[in-house]
Amino acid sequence: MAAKTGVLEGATFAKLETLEPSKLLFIRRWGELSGYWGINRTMAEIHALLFVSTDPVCTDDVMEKLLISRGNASMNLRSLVDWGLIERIHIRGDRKEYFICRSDVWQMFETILQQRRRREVEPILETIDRCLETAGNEKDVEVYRQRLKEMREFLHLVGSLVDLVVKLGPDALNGIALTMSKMAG
Amino acid sequence: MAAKTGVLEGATFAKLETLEPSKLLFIRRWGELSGYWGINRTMAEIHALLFVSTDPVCTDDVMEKLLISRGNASMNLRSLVDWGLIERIHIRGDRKEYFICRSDVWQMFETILQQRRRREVEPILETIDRCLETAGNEKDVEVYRQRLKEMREFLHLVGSLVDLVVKLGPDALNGIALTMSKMAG
DNA sequence: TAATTGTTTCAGATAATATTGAAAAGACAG
DNA sequence: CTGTCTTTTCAATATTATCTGAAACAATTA
Repeated sequence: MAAKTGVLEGATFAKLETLEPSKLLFIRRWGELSGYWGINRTMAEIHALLFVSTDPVCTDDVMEKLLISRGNASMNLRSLVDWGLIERIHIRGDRKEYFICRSDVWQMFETILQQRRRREVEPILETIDRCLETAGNEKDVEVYRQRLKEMREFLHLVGSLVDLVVKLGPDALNGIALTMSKMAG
Repeated sequence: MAAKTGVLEGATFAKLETLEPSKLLFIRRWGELSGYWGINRTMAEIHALLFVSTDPVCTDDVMEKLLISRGNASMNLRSLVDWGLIERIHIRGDRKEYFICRSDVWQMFETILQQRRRREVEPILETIDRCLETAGNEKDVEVYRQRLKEMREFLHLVGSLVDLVVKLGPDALNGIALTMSKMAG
């Protein structure tokens, strides 16, 4: 049989299985928040789908449950793999590829922190250094230079904090958070 | 004279003043990173413009230096005020409104943390609670329930950490980061 | 009050992004 | 190698987000 195609291939199997309302709700909300994470809605929804799925999920599942095309599913699954948020697995006796979500929430968080540092903090630090080289030394850019320096220092601190948080891990952090909140009364 | 209008009103004064290359570079980069912060490029560029400007900036300045329309400038300035990242000021003897950027980088960071918590963490926590109420109790959703709970716990931890970081402030955190990096040797 | 200057709004235009689907490429079994 | 199944790619298209500009509105001055 040739690959099913057209009209979302959906008419064929939209009826087969359907998402529980509770899971659907979670997926939709996760998608709505995607804007704040610099990823697109579909990518977030796929991620959420894997997160709420007990079993590994294949491309057809994604297409069916989220009602998206094969190409769309394929491309977004790949992005998620690139981000390190999901991984490909193979099930013996089945030729299809399946995907699972790294289920450890803390690990997910670590991945995101690292990615964001690489994609945001590093580039802006480079830019700041270059701006400082380029900027003149006249009196009237003194404020500007000063602010750039503060920003640089701050971003370094952020980097250190990320390291620290990752190093301590959730248990230690929970302990600290608890202690502090007690002290605060 | 009636308000200048049309063709970006720019032909009239694009020549008057121009941005130093160094500042322009910073602004552009800040804009490129906007995607990761859930705000649009122009909003980020305006913010960067205020950040690198020694003096207060008016709407006309923004239009001229970033080559955008009056409506665009007005709406994005308002959004920045809503976010709490910039503020309106008035200069005596001048009828125009001016804007300045909260220049303390740490305070900027605090504002963003709080906003993000309000816009992202709170809604997803609400949703998770609702999902847990809605979800069945059958065996096959046990994994799902478990994951939701872990996610909830994790988000609470994030909330506590935000509080902690804000409470400690940059100096204390710098100290801690330094100590830890020494220990790690 | 009317004239002047500055600000906001929003329908329509434009630009940027995401999505589809069919063809091409890849993977495997026999 | 050939046939079957699966995944990837990408030009065309659809959708969404953003921007413009002129009109409406607001504030100030004379």
